[in-house]
Amino acid sequence: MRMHNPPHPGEIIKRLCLEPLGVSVTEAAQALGVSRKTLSSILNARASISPEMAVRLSIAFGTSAESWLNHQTQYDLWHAEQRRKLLRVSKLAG
Amino acid sequence: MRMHNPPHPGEIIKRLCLEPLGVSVTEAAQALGVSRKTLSSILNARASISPEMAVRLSIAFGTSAESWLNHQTQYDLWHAEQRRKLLRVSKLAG
DNA sequence: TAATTATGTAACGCAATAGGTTACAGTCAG
DNA sequence: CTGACTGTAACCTATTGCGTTACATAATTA
Repeated sequence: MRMHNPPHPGEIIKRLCLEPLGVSVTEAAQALGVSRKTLSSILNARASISPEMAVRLSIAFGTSAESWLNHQTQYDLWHAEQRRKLLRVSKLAG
Repeated sequence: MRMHNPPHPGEIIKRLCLEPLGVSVTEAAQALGVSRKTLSSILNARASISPEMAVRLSIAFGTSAESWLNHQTQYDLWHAEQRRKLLRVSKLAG
């Protein structure tokens, strides 16, 4: 299990994409082709990176869509692992 | 962009987990703590691996939850990439 | 043969979520 | 002050993960 709470992908977008380029949330939302609300929700950790959004980010920022989805996976997984003990699952192998 | 259509994670569960162990869908669903329908939907590519399900699989089969989510990511991403051209997105960098 | 078991799936319901629009309040630069 | 940018609330829709119940079919077993 991962030790540290991974950052929400929205923080990464802010730090690595918007701030270095000096792009506003409004501008970025327009470029990405989504509503300002949609991007804002992601930036403020209220929504996730969907596969489609990952592709949008890859086009707008020249990054790999896979890396964005992986960030989201790490984030989701960490939170799911926190509830591991609550799941009543019996071992079949391993 | 990935060249070949990645298999749905359900196929991987079937081939790598259920069949080698000779476990039935009903038995596996009970062990995983989900309904038979839920597991069947995944096995027949009608539903995805949720983060919680990935943790369940990791407990039942002694695998890593991350690998299951990654399989799902690859599958989702490939389908999202197929629609890349339909997205109206403008470049901001890269 | 008759009964049981396993499987897929349809029809429901529920809760969550990704997306949209509109509208409002607050901040900040000119 | 004015205008731009931002967060967010309210409301809508479509989708999805999961549950239960029920049914038809196939396969196994008594």
